[in-house]
Amino acid sequence: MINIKEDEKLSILNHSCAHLLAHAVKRIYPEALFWVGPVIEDGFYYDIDLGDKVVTEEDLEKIEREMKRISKDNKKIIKLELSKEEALEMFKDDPYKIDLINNMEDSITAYKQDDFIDLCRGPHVEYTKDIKYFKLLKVSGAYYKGDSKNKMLQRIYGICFNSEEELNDYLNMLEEAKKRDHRILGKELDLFMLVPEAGQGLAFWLPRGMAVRKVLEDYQYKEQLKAGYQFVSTPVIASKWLYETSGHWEHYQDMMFPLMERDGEELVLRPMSCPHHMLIFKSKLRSYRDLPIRYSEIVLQHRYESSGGLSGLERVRAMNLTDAHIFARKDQIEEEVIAAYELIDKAIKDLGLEIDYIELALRGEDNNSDKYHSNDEVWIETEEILKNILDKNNIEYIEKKGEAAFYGPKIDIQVRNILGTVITMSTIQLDMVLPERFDLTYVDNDGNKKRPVAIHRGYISTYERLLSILIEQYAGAFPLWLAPVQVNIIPVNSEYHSDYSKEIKELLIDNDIRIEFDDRNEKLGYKIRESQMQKIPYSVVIGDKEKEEGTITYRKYNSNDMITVNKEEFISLLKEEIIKKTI
RNA sequence: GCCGAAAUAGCUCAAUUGGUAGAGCAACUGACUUGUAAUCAGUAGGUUGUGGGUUCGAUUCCUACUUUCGGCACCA
Repeated sequence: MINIKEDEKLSILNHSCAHLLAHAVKRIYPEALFWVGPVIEDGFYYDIDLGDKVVTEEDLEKIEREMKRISKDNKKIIKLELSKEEALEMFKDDPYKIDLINNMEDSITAYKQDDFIDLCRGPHVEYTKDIKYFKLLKVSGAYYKGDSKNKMLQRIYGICFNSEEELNDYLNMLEEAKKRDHRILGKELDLFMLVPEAGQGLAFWLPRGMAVRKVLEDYQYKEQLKAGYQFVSTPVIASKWLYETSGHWEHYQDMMFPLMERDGEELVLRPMSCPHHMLIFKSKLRSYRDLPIRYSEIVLQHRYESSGGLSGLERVRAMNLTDAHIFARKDQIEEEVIAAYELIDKAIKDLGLEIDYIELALRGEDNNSDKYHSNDEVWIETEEILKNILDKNNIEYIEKKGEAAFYGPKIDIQVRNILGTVITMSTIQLDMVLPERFDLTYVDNDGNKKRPVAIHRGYISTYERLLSILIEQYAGAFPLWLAPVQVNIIPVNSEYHSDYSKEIKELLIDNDIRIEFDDRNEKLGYKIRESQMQKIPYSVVIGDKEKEEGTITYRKYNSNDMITVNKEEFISLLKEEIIKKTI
């Protein structure tokens, strides 16, 4: 995936192209007012106020033609240096520019091409003809200053390159990426479905998708067992009281499905499981010797995501995840955070994925009391602890203010999907608030009651989101250990080779291999084709030769080689590949 | 939730200025009995997302709603 922002030359080009776009829009819509037009990782955009007018996808072609015309006219792009007063005078009819200028220091620059002038820091290319190989990609609404309380402007996205070849390569890559979209492959490979009739954002796991999930569940179970976690199970609905106590009712009610009331009892569908694990901790008297206690659970939880935010398996309203809460003494925080980080890091590697970056999510500067708990001392302490842990252990991270949970700071582990969208994969959150609210205590070695801290740990995302990432990562061709069907057994003749094929089938099942047995009365070529299209790692053909010799002939996915081995060899070959999690 | 676009058979898509829907694949039936990416023939499959309206007549035009898609906002 290309990153325009990181390439100086492409940044200048794309920024200049944003001006070219604005210039063309101004010619077609003289009443247009312009907000900002920055360079982004995949090109540039410009936010435009067109009054009541709306730009549609069809209009993009028209704008693009006008841009080409201006490019061809080859206007010189001239830098103007202005004082604040001059700038305010020059843009006196443009409220957006005045807004920008008012927030600027005194030396202000603007760029002029032909009759079009735009406020800009620059730099730019010298002539409009330097901007040649571009494409407008999409239009959308975008809130002024990114605030949903404000007016919505029209945003036009585009991208520009140095050559036609680069542009075409990029557009082809977008097309290719679309084919890997988990929504398309999920349908083709029968992994999951989203039926609008069943409710928005509510995913159904089909047998093959569930097979993948079972592997992921077992993997996480085993890894956590080794790491000293204990497993619990708690209900999917809970009393309102539980979330009032935790503070979620106050801070995150909007994200919850509405209250259910019956016979005086008030219940909610749980949006998370922290309060439940708090209650389990609280159910007994705890000693300092018991800590840390790590509770893990495969949790089904429901969140009322906004309708516009739902997207395939990536954003759903009912989700399953292996969630955990670690209750620890303060002196155990570092060890537990690092252990959780290592558990996550290993899982991401085992899955063949890559961490894009790690984010340290802190409280915002506004100290927004609505969004965060109000204890400043605790904020300072918890943020300091996480920062120190990351620094001390040489883990690189990016600080993000205003991204914390209401109860504390978090370490978010970010990956990207096939289209380059950043997705939070895992999270480790330090919480000194919920233990307080639930009045959790343990008896310390001095005999006094002390407050434990809670570390919330999201392992490797929800199963829904993880499946979407894996589908896209592997374009549906899962590595053997994850593949829903690992081996497809295909008898050449469904009758003559039936007995031996069944023998192989039993052998594979006994060895925990997930198989499909294709004894349909179809041509071998037809069955091989389907087997390849279903991206099954191994297609095994059983005919006369194999029956006589006690062998099998296999063909790997996406390979033309046919290899005959004896059946025991085949089993050990599969097992090795599964254990090693070969990609 | 907001801005915009879209919705036709299980899937992918057609249907000329408005004249009551077609193809390929899949499914089913039969023939073929097959050695590595599609054997042949036939059958069935639709109140064109839902409700209203305009019209002699609506898949086509208008309208409301639902859902999906591209973004924005949101994302404990």
